[in-house]
This record gives sequence, structure tokens and C-alpha cells, in this order.
Amino acid sequence: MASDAAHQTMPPAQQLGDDDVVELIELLYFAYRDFTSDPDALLAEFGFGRAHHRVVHFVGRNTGISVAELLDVLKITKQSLARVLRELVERGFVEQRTGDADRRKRLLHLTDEGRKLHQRLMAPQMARVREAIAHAGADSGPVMQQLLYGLVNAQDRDQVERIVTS
Amino acid sequence: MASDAAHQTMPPAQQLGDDDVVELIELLYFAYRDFTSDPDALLAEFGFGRAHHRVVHFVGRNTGISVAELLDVLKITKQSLARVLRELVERGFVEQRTGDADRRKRLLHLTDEGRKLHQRLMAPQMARVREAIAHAGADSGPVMQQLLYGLVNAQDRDQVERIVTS
DNA sequence: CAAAATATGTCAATATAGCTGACATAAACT
DNA sequence: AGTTTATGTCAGCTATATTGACATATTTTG
Repeated sequence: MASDAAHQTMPPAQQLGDDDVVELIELLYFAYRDFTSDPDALLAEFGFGRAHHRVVHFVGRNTGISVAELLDVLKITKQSLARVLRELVERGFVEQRTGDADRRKRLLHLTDEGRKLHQRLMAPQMARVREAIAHAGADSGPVMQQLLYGLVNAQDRDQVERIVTS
Repeated sequence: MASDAAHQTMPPAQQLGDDDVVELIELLYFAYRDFTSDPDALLAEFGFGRAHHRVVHFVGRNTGISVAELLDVLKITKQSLARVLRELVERGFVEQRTGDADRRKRLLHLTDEGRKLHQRLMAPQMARVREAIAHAGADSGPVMQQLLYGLVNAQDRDQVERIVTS
């Protein structure tokens, strides 16, 4: 991509050794493991799993999202989504409303209960991210943002940006 | 261009808004998803999964590790490890050597083939981490390290540090 | 030395979260 | 009217994890 042509704009500066990079790879594994542990514990109380979490989250963040759009964000099959979505609807966390303009569409919304669950799932992760940023220096937020974008597949960055910037 | 995807700049640090933190949470999800995609594809060629990856990785990084130690690092049950380990041994990627001092122990080593696989699994992740660091500024490596430590459960940080600093 | 603890392995049953393929229905578009 | 789109559903498969029970070899301890 054209973005990689800019290698000469930044001087190589301080080169990271292989050992440092491997340490970062392992840290990413442990960090992600713990990052997901709080929601996992809460979800278990409801008999839910990570799949439910992702649906609650992205429906919560994109009120009125269609099933197809949700599948595109989650990159899973509709058969995989079906079970999870049915459980969330049956238990009153998610609501399906027939589309107004296009009545084939089932637009997804969180119920009040769903919003409450969403908040409870996010709270510990927000605290954890804030703690990490405090740990790395108060100005490390934008660096974290850049780092994470850089880890995303280059060809997906634009889509991801559209998704995450509400 | 793609490299400009993240240029919706955040307020000059110190106080991150909730929206910024939520964005980081979502980015962490997408970043980790893509971070694991290259190894996943390679593993699939061998009929292996992430479980095999983790075993190859931690055995490769801790030559002579015992089964119990490996279980402690991975935090899975021995029954879960058994199948994966058996497959890796049968197909010649991992070797079990009876402990010298304690002959109950099975000390785990990578074979030459195992080391080759380990390198092939790490290569794309190392490239991705280096790219992310370049994307976030050449001096962002140490910040990334601090951020990731900060995401780990506080009570586990010492153990994680022991594991990742070879 | 006998007994207990440890390190590992194995069998069986279960859960979850994903997958592919095939087919069905309603609504919209051409 | 016929085709495409959006969604749902049935059936069967895989991978990865779990718990519980039990087996074996070896080391440690009383």
C-alpha cells in the first residue's frame, strides 16, 4: 500500500531487538486473556459466552443495525449468530424491529435490560484500559490508539475505523 | 491512505473521554483478531489450532519446561493439553524427555521441525508488531510494553513478567 | 520400609462456539 | 412474473475446552 512508501520519512531511530518483539507478542496474549476475563465472569452468571458479549456490544454501539451488517462486523456465519441472537431475544436483552423502509430487515436494538448488561460488561474493561494508560503515562492513550490500528490488517483499517468511531 | 485511518485525533490526553476508551476497547478486539489471523492460517495447513500454537510457542520459548509448568502458564486442564500434546509429539514437533533429577517429569523440547514451525508462526506476528510500532512512532515500543503490562491483572503481572522475559 | 504425595496419562461424558450445506419464506427489485 | 435480497432454520461436523474418576510410576516423608 501507499502508506508503506513513507519509510524514509521517519529515521530508523531505536531498533527493537527480536527479543523485545517476542516479549510484546507474549504480552499481547496475556493482556488480551486478562482483558476478556472480567466480562467472561459476568457472562457466565447469565449462562452467556463471548459470542453473546460481542452481539450485545455491537448492537449497543450501533442501535438499529441489521443482521447482515452485524454479520459483516463480526465476520461469523448467520448460523453461528442465529443461536446467540435467539437466546438474547428470548431472554429480553435484544429486540428485533422490522425495518421501516425495508420490511425484510430485522433491525436490532438493546432493551433496557440489554443496555444495563452492556454497561456492566464495559465497565471493567474501561477501568482496565484507563489503568493501563495511567500505567504507561497519561499521554499514552493516542499512542495506544495508533498501535492498535497498526496491528489491524492494513486493508481492513478503514472499515475498522468506521466501526469504532461512532 | 490507509495509514491515515486513525487520524481522528483524541483530546490532548490526560482526560480520555468515555468514547475514546470504548474506541480503544473495540480496537483491542479487532487488533487481536487480526493479530492471530496469520498463525491461524498457517496452523490450518497442518490441521492444527491455536492450542497447538500456544504449546509450540511456550515450549519453544522455555526449552525443557515440564507439563505442570506448561499447564500453569496456559491455565488449562491437563486433559485439554493431553490431546494437543499427543498430536504434536506423534507428528514430530515436540519431544518428551524423562527428567534427569526427577524421572516422573516429562520435559518438553521442540524438535528441529518444531523449531521451524515456531519460527514460521512467529514471523508474521513479529512483522505486524514492528509495523504497528512504526505506525505509532519508532519510540512507541516501550510504551506498548507498559500498556500491555497495565492490561494484565495486577496480581499476575509478576508471573507474566517472569514468563515473558526469557 | 510403608504410606503418602506428586507428576503424568487416560477414559468418558459434556458444553460452547464456531463451521458447511441445504432449504424455506417474505419482501423488494427489475 | 421472475429474480434477488434478507433472514431464518435444520442437520451434522469440528475444535477446544470442561469435570470427574481412575491408573501408573516415582519421589518424599513419617
